[in-house]
Amino acid sequence: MAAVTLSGVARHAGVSLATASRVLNGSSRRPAEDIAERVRAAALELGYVPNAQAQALARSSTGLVGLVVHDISDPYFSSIARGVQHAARNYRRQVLLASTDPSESAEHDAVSAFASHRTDAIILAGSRRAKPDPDLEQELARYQQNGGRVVTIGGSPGSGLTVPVGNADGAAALVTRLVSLGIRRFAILAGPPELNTARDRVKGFTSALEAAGLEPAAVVVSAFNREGGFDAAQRCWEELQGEHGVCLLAVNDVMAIGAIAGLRALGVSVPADALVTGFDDIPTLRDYFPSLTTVHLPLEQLGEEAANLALNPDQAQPDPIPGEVIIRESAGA
Amino acid sequence: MAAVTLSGVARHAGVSLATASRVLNGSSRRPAEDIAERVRAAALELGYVPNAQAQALARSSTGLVGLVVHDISDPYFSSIARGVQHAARNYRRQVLLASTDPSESAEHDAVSAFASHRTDAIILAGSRRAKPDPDLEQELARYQQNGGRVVTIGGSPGSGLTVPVGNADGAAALVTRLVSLGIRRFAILAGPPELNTARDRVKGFTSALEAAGLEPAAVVVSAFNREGGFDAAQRCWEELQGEHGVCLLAVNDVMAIGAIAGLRALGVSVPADALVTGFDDIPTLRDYFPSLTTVHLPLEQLGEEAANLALNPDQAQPDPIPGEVIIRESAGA
DNA sequence: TCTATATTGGAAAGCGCTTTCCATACACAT
DNA sequence: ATGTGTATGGAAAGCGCTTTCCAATATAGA
Repeated sequence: MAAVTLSGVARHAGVSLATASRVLNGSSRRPAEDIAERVRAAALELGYVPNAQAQALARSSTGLVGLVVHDISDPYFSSIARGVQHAARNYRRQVLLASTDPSESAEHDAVSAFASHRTDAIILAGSRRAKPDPDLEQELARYQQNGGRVVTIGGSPGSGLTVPVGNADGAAALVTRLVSLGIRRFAILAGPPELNTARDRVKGFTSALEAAGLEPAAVVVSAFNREGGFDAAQRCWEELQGEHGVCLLAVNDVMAIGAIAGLRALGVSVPADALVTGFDDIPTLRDYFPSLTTVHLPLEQLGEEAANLALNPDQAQPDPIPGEVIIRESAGA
Repeated sequence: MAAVTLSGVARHAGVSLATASRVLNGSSRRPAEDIAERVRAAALELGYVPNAQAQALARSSTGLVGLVVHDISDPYFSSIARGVQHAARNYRRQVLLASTDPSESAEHDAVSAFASHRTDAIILAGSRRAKPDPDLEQELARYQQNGGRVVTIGGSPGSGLTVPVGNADGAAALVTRLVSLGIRRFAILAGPPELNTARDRVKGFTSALEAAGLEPAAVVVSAFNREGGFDAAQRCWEELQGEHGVCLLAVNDVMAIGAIAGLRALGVSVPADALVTGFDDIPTLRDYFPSLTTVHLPLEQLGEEAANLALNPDQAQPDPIPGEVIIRESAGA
């Protein structure tokens, strides 16, 4: 990657390195216009491209923001990523992406790679776990100590910088609404309990059920993806011995889709034989049939808020982003 | 971002900078084990994190690979991104992501930002246009001249490094198969003609139709997304004055979904009144109803191949990745 | 024992920038 | 003519690392 350097440009323009730097890469001092013009012409002619690494080293700021997601191909995360990307552009920052899916240690690896690359901030999307990996925590603590900003999406408002998401409230609101529509029997398709997002939503479900004087007919734990929903729904159906009209509360849309598919594979149709709800209101699934009853979350906005929080020190921590209950055909409509 | 530096570690361990570097960050020379141990202990104790920027500057290689997509929230691109991410991890590379959606110049901006960050390679996913932006071309040319590798996904096998995708062949195979199933009337929901991917697929459709002695009943141009499909289907339906049993060939799955929604909004049901096909076989849409007749593309694999091509100089350019026709309910099943 | 040859740690020169500090030049007031 | 204050370009130090080159020591050969 040998390329035209600033000193090459300076020489070509017959000025010093310092002057060239001041002209091309912004500074409080602005050289005289005729000189500046000469430098710009030289840069253009030689095809100068500033070396961001060298700038980062000299300025000790990289203009990079790291984004950690579980699975970038999951529409939940990719929507968030879009928001982050969008906001980052406004700050003229580049996004370093890590999709940590398979391995347990990948999250830690990603954070330490980001620390190594001296990203100005790190955004953790929904990856915060209930029992935190101590290595990860230490890595993050050190990162913050060195001036890096860490923002989580969906953390509790107390724990450092976070874009709080009304997971519990949204889940509760959904149940309350369904109850008001006359539904009485519920089962919960819970994600892995160590995932905060999943846990908060389950908490919302159960507390609202309790408030309505109800108890979940079943709580099935499973993976946080389509296959998890598929399995969970089938196991749940078995556990309920084919009881009709039960509403399966999945902790996200992708699981809900899986659940509907799992039921269909058993010859159970939604919403005729069973009801299913999701959470997130993934755009790609808007046209799904039967249309999904869910809790709408402005995912892209979550990403944007996270990026704002990460990149703008003056940004106040936002109020919890509320979810909006959306009743569609898969339950209650 | 003041942090522990290598020279701090060296001092703490009582060795020179050179030795510390050799121990911690790999080199052809391996210092004696007792010394190495001392250095490692010092690094651990102080919490040393190597500065990737400084390393990049000294080594003139950043360990970064840039990925340019149109819209990271589009499942087509996010699946590819997942593949790229996955492969990059094997090479211990980090992925710099740019989602260029709205503005025209964003693609150019992204490439020049990547050039500035001295990414070792740039992967352009489906962004190659028929009438190339001369600025972009120049930027890419310069980048390559400086030793950067550029890989496109779905380019023609001639044009530089590319992971060729059998867009035309897949499209043709789909039509041929549908014809063999007895379908005779087709309309094409084409994407924007300047997009190579869209154009190649349309070409495949028309050539197969021609080979079967047929002509498209309509060709409707529109955006490459859900809304584009929605509009296109409605306009198409109008143009065909409600003719029944026509098969609408959308150039991708997301448009197909939009098309089905558009038709449904007109009270037209698929596959009873009209047929619709997609392209890509997006995983998130596998459970869609009616299930989508489409051409399966191993999207994640495309991303992986692209990353291999970008990061491994010995990697031979792969053969075109073929699409596999999948007949489901939305047409022909 | 003495020279020829590896082996090993360290000093120092960059990598491409930013930024502080200095020297010069110029404007103006005295 | 002298002094003061203010622009402005350039020299050079330094950001944190890698790597070449050197010197010193250890090993082998005769």
